[in-house]
Amino acid sequence: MKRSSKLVEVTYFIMDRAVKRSKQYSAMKLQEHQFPLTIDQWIIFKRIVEEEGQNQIEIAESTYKDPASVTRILDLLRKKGLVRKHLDENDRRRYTLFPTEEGKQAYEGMLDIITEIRGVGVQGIPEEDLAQMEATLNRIYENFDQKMK
Amino acid sequence: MKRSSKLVEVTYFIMDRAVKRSKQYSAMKLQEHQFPLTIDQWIIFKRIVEEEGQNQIEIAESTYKDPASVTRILDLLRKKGLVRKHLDENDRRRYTLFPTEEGKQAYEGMLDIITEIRGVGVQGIPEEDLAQMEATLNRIYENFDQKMK
DNA sequence: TATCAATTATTGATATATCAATTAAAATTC
DNA sequence: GAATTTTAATTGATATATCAATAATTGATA
Repeated sequence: MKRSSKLVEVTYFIMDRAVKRSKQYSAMKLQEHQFPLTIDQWIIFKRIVEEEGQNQIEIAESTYKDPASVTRILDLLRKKGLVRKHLDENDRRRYTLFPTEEGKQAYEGMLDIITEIRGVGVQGIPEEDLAQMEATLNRIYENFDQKMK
Repeated sequence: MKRSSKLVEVTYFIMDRAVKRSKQYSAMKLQEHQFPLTIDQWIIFKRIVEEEGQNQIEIAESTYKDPASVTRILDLLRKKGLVRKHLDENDRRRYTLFPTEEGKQAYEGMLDIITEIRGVGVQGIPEEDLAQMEATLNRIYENFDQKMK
């Protein structure tokens, strides 16, 4: 069955709207908790804590962010004293990233807040509905992704 | 069943990733077609063509965009000669928005391109899967939305 | 090995999102 | 009816996304 153009637009509208509201709610709650990072800074920081020693390209790919954005977010995370860059002596084009001691200590507390926020969105939704939704979103992702290579 | 924090994070990651890829693919194709608008400019332009005479607050609400972003996007659409602002004489704080003749003429051709692009993402996905995905996304949206009022 | 090509990271420019402050006008209230 | 509050739009500041250009380094090749 073919969808009309109007209905196809609606699908993307619904996707975008849900993502936007989750980001807006996160931003609101992070501010309430006086959380020291934006949600995008958190995403990068979390990757660095979870897997130390990645370079910036690897971080960009695994977070689906642009390398230029990663550079700028890392500047902010460094200013906040949470991560440090280490020049890779085997390939001097690269920097590998590590959390600072301060960053490691702050991480768990931050994770608790994020987990609380994220729980709000999926509250009351059956596990199988989420799984099906995720599968369909991944099919859409794959449809686009294949045409981009 | 309670989801672990890691899995809950994954849900948002999957949502965000699909939305991002659809925007990236759109941007790529729009450039190929030498389309004169970004996807966000298109969203505003489409609303104005579909329903003439709305003010900026109404446009912001119906597109889930910030009023400040709407102001700036309208500036760009006006520079491109596609829309015009009309001061509302009954309430001089407001401007109502209309497509220009040029805008109206350009619209259908643009719509064809957008429809083609958008079709790529949902290709091969059964109607009922899309419907279920949309329903779950809307539940997530509602969960957040209710807590923001 | 000298040159050319590819890779990593940075920077600048533009677009968008968000928040705060401001202006102008309208609505409310005292 | 004057003063205050609210509303609509704008503007400035900061963060992020994207693209293009650049610098530094490494890899490939002739």
